[in-house]
Amino acid sequence: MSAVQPLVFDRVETQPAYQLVASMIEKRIMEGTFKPGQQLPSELDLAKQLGVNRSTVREAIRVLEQNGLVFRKSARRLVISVPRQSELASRMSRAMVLHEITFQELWETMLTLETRAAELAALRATEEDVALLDANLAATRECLEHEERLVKLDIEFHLTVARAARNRALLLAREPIGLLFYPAFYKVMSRLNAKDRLLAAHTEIVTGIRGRDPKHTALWMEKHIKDFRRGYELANLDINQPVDASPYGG
Amino acid sequence: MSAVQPLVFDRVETQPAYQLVASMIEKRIMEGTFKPGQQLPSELDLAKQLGVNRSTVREAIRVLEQNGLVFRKSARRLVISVPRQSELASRMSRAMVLHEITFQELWETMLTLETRAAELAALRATEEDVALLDANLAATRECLEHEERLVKLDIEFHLTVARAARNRALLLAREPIGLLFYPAFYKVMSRLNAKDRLLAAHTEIVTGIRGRDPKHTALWMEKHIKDFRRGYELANLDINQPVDASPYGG
DNA sequence: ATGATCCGATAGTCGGACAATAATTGCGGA
DNA sequence: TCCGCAATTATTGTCCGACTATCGGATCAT
Repeated sequence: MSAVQPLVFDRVETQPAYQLVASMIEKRIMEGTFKPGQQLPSELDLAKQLGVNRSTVREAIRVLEQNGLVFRKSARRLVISVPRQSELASRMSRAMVLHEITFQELWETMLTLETRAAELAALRATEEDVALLDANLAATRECLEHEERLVKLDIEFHLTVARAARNRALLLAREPIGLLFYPAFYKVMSRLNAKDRLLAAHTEIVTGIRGRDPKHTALWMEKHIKDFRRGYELANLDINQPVDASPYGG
Repeated sequence: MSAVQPLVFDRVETQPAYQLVASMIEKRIMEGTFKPGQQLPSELDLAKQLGVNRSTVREAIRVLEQNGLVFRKSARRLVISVPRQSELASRMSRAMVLHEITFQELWETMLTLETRAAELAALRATEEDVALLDANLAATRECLEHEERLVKLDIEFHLTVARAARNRALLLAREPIGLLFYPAFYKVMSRLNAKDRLLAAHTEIVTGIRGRDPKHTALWMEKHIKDFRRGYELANLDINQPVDASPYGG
């Protein structure tokens, strides 16, 4: 039996249609044919154009959605979008948790990135950046006794410094680590009194940035982050334990 | 009409079922109920258990798949998995391209991360790491005239150093930047002769690592990366231009 | 003009169906 | 008994058709 079909050399391309559809649309986006802000054709349109079933298109759209290439505006309108850094960051964070990355690893990386960010911020911060930092400092002074707000302000402070560095790659690399860092930070703040040291360090950092002194700024950021590590240990937390998944608990 | 249903305050929670299904499964994975390596129940099973249609389950699976929480082994077996760093990295790279991140930004970040990685590698490299680096050096010496292989070996070299740093957060942060960096690197290598300088720097780095000299190692890595930037400019490439999407072109 | 109402388009979901093929089972032969 | 191949089963990929809820826009009444 086995009908000897003389047609040789066929399929090597075994890829589900929904993946093909997803990559075709992705290609259009990367090429710029579909531009951010523009809205995606309807599922039925896409299905007809691509010659597949609507279900297939829907699966493809799920893929794009998760990739952040399309974005749902009002649940009924899917628009093309540039991947949102925050989504990527949280995914990255989750990966780190699942890989059971330790606080030590996280801390080392954070030290590296934050120090550089501070240095660059000193070189590039605009007056607006400095104003934001001043405002943050002022608010921090007000909230020294309000733990939760303090943590929030600290997060904001570091983000502001990082933004002032005018380096989006750095910002992007920093974010997932920050997401995991802050729960730890909260623990430290609640267990020991490091508030004055925090304020002092922040103040010096702003001074450095205002004075366009990268050395000073970097140095104080380094001190600040190292201080935090010491705090972590003093709070009887083990730096060699994996960071926990708190961002996902609630 | 408008039946006056006395039941007040209902749905604010409008989330498609496929998203709910996806998060339920995700939850099981993050909790550890579903463990990496274990295989996902069949679509039909899931549909029955969750009381939804198979199509809905399928869409949810696409979501998980893109999140890297399940992984397809042989196209017929979906197994739970820890998100693969490489997938995340390429997604991150794509985001950077779409955000039109410049070479300058990329370079600064790479300088930061690679320098720290080198420093840590000097502290932590095992004999095995050093052996790998030696092998790479030897291969590099052999391939000095073979551009493509040289680039490949350089990529390998830096990856090996980064791995020797024993910091997965750093590794994770480094990867997406590396992905975008290498095309640029290739351009530089093909336009000017920096091969000897490359070999010299690599050699010094390995020497530093072998000698457990973080200062030396970091210094040479810094030189090496700065050298590259100079090369980039010498090759008449504009550091303020966005990096291109070469990984996606072919 | 303003608000209420109607209507079409579209997303979300469902049930069922079928082909292709990977995975497993069972059989026969060594 | 064990191995290799064939038959069977399970599962994925894809399709069709259908229904509902609702969003957006147009129409209508005030």
